[in-house]
Amino acid sequence: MLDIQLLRKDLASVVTRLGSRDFTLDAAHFEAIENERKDLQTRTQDLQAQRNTLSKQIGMAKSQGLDASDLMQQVPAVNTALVDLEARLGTLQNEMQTFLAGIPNLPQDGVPVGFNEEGNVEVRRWGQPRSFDFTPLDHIDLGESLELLDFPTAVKIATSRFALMRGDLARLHRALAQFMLDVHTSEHGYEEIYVPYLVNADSLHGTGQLPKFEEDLFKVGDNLYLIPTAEVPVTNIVRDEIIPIENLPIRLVAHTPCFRSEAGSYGKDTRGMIRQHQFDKVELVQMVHPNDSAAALEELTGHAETILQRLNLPYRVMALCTGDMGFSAARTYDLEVWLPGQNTSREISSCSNFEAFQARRMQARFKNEAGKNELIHTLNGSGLAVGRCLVAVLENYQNADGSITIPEALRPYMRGIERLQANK
RNA sequence: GGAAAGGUGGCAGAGUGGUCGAAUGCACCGGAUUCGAAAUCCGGCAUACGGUUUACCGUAUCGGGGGUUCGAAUCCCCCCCUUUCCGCCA
Repeated sequence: MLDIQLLRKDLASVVTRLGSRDFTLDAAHFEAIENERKDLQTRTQDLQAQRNTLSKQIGMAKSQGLDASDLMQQVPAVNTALVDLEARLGTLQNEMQTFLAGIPNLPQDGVPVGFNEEGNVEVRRWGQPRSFDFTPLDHIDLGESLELLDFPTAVKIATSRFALMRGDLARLHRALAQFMLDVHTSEHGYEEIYVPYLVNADSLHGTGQLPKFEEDLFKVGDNLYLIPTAEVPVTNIVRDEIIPIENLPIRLVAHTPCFRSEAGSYGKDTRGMIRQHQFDKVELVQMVHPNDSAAALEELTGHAETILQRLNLPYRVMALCTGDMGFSAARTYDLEVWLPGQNTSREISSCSNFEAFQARRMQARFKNEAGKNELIHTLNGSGLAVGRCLVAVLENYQNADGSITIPEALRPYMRGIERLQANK
């Protein structure tokens, strides 16, 4: 959520900056409800003050044994006027909240301007795509011929966009998550954390998935949703909290499944493990002092890159352009890993600085140097998406005979085996 | 799922219709004392919003929502959550 003060003071510039991400802010509508709100609020508060004064006088009179009936006669008229004003003010304030909650974050200066992924800018590139002396297969052909990856059975059990892994492939999947957690906790200073996989609407509102993106979520029961990312439960740890300044920065890492309805992505990536209703992800989350968030994003992105480097998977870092960034982000880097079986790069991590956008929704604050409460800045990034990482390992480490070499870094998690072979 | 008790400021904990945004203690921040510190003493210390604009005024907030009343932390109704006991259970 943006600071409403900013809209009041500098509406024109907010409109311009949001325009760069292809969002049209209805400035006239804002000004209309803002003006009416101001008028209603001052009138309401004046009447409330009147009523409070009268009631106080009645109390004083009665405690002195005096007759208060004159005063008491004056109150109903005030109350009648108030009932109407308070109702209108309430409606208007809700309207304002809804309006504000639907506005995306302002892109930082320096974010490339563009309306779609065409506008993204490659920042750097790491690793050399391997050259094959045979035609590399994609992960589906590899996994299925090894009989370690089974989509039809997953469809039977659940529905499409689910996967079933067996044997050493399932183990490799687990190994990846373990490896990631170990690196982030022991080398990057993150605290490992285990969180609920169901969250309430308040939490989803705090990180920005609600109210706008309900259709992307799986809803369970009245007020619970399956998490679309660990970002939601982990970031909401600080909702409604005032954090002692010496506790910043907070760095948390969690390995969770993620559930996405993928509504509106019919026909997209229907084959394979790239786009699933359920996938595992190791998520990095940071809560930092506002002065430190820009540096923290670079650092956090580097933490995610470390995993790809240790696995020797070639990737590139993309600075997302204004129009391609998520709703809550002020700046985002995507990591795209090279997938030889598909002859393309695919997103495997998205690292974002949300500045105070989520913190304002969550009322997550710290006591600053002056002793005043100030909103923290939040960041997060995948470190990494486990399922897509598995895809990358399969495709990059495949051999001519269809077996998969286990990356060195994962062997300690794989009982030392060096290859994935056909399931026997 | 059944029964009971309870949800008040950073924490603990008073407050059962009026001058209560809320006693007291702890924590925290200033100051005094001290060579310095501890102890002691004095003062300050919730949040959000609005108006005015450095220090001011107003409004709202005592789990959430609704109601009664001139007036609600306090009374009534609904919901949520917590704790304890019972049942069930990984």
